[in-house]
Amino acid sequence: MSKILPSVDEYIPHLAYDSVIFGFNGEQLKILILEYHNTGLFALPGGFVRQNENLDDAVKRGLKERTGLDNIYLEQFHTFGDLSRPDPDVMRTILEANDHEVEEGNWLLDRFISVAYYALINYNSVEPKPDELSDSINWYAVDKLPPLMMDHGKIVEKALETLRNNLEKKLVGMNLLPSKFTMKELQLVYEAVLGEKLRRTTFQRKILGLDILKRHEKLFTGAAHKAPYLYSFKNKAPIEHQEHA
Amino acid sequence: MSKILPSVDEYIPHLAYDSVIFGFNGEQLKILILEYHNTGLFALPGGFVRQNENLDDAVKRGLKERTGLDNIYLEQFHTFGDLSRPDPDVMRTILEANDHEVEEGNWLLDRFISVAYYALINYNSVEPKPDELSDSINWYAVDKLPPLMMDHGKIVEKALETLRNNLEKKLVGMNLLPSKFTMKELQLVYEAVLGEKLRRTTFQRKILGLDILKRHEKLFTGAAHKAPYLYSFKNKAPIEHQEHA
DNA sequence: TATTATTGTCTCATTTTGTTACAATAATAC
DNA sequence: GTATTATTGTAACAAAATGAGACAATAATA
Repeated sequence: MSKILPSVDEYIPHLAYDSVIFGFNGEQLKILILEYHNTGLFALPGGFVRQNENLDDAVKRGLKERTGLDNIYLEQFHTFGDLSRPDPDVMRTILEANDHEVEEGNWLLDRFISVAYYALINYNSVEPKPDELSDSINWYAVDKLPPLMMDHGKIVEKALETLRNNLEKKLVGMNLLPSKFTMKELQLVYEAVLGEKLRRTTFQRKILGLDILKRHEKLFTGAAHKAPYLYSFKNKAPIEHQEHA
Repeated sequence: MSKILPSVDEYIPHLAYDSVIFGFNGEQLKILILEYHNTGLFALPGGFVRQNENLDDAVKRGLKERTGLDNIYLEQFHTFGDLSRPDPDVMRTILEANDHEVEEGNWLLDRFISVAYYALINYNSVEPKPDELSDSINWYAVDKLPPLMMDHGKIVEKALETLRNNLEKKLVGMNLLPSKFTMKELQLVYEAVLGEKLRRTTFQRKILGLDILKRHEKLFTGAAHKAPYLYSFKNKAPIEHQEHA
């Protein structure tokens, strides 16, 4: 065995998490997808929960390892627990492609229940790092994802659905944009999440009416037109988790 | 040992579910709470997941055992995975009060991650049955719950919050009322869930505007006033789970 | 037959949202 | 400089949704 696999003693068996990490590149909504060595398999970044750590903390630990970011907006959205979801053959393929010998009965081949989270991060503040088993980790536009292994496609769907539902009440834009941004950029985030065009004047009036933005200096891009204002959220720093008080 | 405990071989270790079962008695929103023998401990009905059954099916099985109902509206809303949530002392108390000898290391004393669901049922169609470990199972108004053990109070809070958020889009009323009901009853459901009074005329206009109700004969209660119409949801039978196609 | 409580509906005021219009710019072309 | 171009910020009006009150139509009962 060439590399060290996670051991069953350290982790809770049958329990995993998967994360849908959203970023916005100025035009499109994107997701971080990793590809396993020599398998052509694409998957969501995920991991396991240590015996002595909170579920939420396990996910934060995984995100930190992959993105280097510490204070990430994170929201749990669903737990996937169907018998049909895990696929031991897929798992075996991944392990064997990494030169792990896999004995029958290895805990990684068992049934897994997965708790799914989505994260919102600032696209530009991150240089994603692959983990030991995976080749690469890259951004993919949500409408141009490669075929994902197991039920990861469904997980992404549900994440998008939840994100859409939370768009208004959770100030999603705050976490996908840099601290200063134009109204146009904010609108593009909304459009990318909702998957539909919005009317400029109505959007602007509505957002300004919420009284959550602070206006700053103008942004001179060098383009031949009126320079837009920059805004930031009044509500200070991007918030990691708007939790029940 | 006087009774048979669930065995670790049959179930997935460290994984449980809890259910918040809502009912509406015509006035108040209520929840089914069970009380364990000789302990004074109140808890949500919950259970474990068999090695070879879907997570959702485990919950349905538990609900069926407790309510006798088969086709229950069920929605998963959160997974609770903090280290601090399980309390081995509480679990031991419950088991010992039922004359179970509890050896150190029994799986039931381990850490548990719990997937929480809420269910909506027709209050009158049910005669709740206690399980083997519990004394009684009873309806409690959501604003008059006894103190619940462990983190079950938080679970109820989150369930209510989710129910409120889903009220509009999931046709909650459909599952909490009998098949025919008056406009007033429907309004009472909305008020109970939202925790606030609604304006009668506005409510009526809005609901009728949704074009989801079918009007039937009048209901003569014997009261000294105009008899209200009975309505039913056009959308036929109460739906078990409005799932992603 | 008058009284009472409640229901169904209408009307008008208020608020919110949709839509169009237009002035104010920051470049660039001349 | 001055006209041109693309975009932005905001105002103005129309349309739609919601809030609030009024009122006629009952099923009993007194």
